[in-house]
Amino acid sequence: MSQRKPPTMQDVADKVGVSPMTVSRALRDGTSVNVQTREAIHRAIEELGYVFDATAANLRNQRTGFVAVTIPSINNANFADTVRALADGLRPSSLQLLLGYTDYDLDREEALVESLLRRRPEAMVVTGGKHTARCRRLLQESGIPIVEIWDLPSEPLGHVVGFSNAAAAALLVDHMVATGRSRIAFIGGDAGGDSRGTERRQGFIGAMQRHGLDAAQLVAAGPAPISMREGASAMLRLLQSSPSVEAVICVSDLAAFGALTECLRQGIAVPEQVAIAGFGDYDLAAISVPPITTIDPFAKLIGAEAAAIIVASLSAKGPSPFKVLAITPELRMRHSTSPTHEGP
Amino acid sequence: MSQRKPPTMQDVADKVGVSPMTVSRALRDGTSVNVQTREAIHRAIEELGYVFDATAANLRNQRTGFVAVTIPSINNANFADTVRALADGLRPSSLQLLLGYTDYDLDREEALVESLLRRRPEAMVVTGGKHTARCRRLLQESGIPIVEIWDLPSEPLGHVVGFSNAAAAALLVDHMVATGRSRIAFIGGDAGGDSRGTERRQGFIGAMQRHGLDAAQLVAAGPAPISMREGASAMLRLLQSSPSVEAVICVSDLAAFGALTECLRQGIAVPEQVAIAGFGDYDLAAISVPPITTIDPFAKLIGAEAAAIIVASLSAKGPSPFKVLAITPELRMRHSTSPTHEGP
DNA sequence: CTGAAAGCGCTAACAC
DNA sequence: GTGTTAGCGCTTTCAG
Repeated sequence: MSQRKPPTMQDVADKVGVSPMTVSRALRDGTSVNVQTREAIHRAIEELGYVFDATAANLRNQRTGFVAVTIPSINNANFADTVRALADGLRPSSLQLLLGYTDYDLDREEALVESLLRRRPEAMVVTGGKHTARCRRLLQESGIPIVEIWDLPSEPLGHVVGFSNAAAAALLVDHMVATGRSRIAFIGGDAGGDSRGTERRQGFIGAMQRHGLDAAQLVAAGPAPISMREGASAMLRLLQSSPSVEAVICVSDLAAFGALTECLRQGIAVPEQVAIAGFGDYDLAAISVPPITTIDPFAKLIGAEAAAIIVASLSAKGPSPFKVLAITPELRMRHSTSPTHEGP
Repeated sequence: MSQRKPPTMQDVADKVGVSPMTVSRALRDGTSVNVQTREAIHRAIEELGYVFDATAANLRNQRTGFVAVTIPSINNANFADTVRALADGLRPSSLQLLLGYTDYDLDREEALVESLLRRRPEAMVVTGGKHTARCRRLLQESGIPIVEIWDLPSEPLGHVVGFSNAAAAALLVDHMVATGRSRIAFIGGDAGGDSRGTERRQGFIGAMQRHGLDAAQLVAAGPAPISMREGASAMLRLLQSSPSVEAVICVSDLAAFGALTECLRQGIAVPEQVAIAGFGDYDLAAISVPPITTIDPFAKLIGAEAAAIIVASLSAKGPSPFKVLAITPELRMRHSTSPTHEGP
């Protein structure tokens, strides 16, 4: 590990006996440099161990090649899918992700957005459509394309690629009702920073009322995000307080799987005694025994579409009109909510 | 979204009627600026919507505040834990993560490392101790502190925070033998970019031979990483080809859970007929029914220690000696490998 | 407590 | 095909 400062373009130029400008040209394609010179330059670069300094180039070009992204948590398969698709969609345009997580906290989001903006990203992707007032201002005044994802904000800041979490949750209620259940509970996080979870709960309540059912069975399992373990303990409490419950809709597949395991432990048959549904279409939901009914939010598609919007915005001359892309989540029916034939 | 270029320090200075230098001072603490002036500056900043340009400051300071990190996959709870702990440990020193994933591919790692180094990170964390020759050179010549994690490389590039994946896998073999099993299989990925998975398999083979057992039951479930589904189909093949198998050690908890579900589907009792163990101590392993025996690699600790080493290195005057921190993974015994009492 | 000058490493624009 | 000049936005250094 050499402690001396790294070689610059000038060092390379000196070694070859040309000007830094020629080195700069040799490093980019589509520029004309004598073949001999170009080779000599590349040889010098190898020998010196020169590494191009993107920081300096950025300052000069007023382009950083960064796209900043905020997600609530890195440890979430849904957001990981989105981020991955985003990164893959941006790579061909040599845009690099600058990722930060908010821990489901709007104040942390504000601080994070501020620190990310200092890096002069060329575009910004934020998860969710709810922000502090100052965060909204920061984003709006940044002058870069903003994409809000995983939500359908009533007052978008810019582009949107998302869906209505309330409508998606309602799909699950409809499905439970269609399969003959009426005593339906909801397991989710405490009301708080997780606006998607909150919306799903509200969607649950609305759909229950629409069906003329009691929407009071709301089990709060702790601050978002809800772990499998919290899903399990919420299920235990639910079984104790409302033994006659017929169906449970969970804010995520993780919570649903936890609830399922609790039923197994308690000797409750799923789906015969209690039906269970989750949200997110995690791998886990498809493979568990029984497999769990869920909602596919098309996490990868969200990332891919956000990337496409960004690439288009950045290559456009002027400011492009805001694009709102509403994804339609789909119900994945699985055995955990199969209809039971216990009627007369 | 304003398309005009963002205000600079000069703009703020002009508005207040001071020099940019005073604005610069007002933005950092520990510098003396007239209180009135400071307030006026902050007011001007608010009004103009000025955002500090870290890019320019970096160039001048020769400090970017970036720490680059490569992980094989973003969608992996173990690496997510490590990255999170790393980010948390670095934040107090205002170091920001620059994250990239390699997809378990050493060539992609090389390309990624190269592109990350152009951003002039102040330190670099790489997952794994195996790299292409050029990648090794790039890292070594970078002149910044390097930390290799999740592995115990024979020829470290710099600092190390990791463990022997072979030794950890051997713990599982020993445990299976201790609980009375001898026909033991291993489910993992194809040999390839995942050096940790490969090492675990080699650790399995070594330990089996040490116990005088047949180590030939190796099921390759596809390229790394192995999904739950691939774990399940590997288990199915194993049950068909070797119905007398007594125990299965899986390269990860995800594969182990997949294998477990396949046993449930096939009516094979776990642990009575087949014992199953995983690796990684995912939440899933603790909560599944039955809970799955696994190895806790202390993923968060790895991240936290790597962060500590980086912070120490960067605050040290000269180059600090390389630190090799060997983590000792622990066996988490659970019901999936409980001893069965079917002897005479 | 404040300002002027210089320069971090790179490249657009303009020579030649 | 190559070199020169100037400057991106900030901060170190040195004056005052």
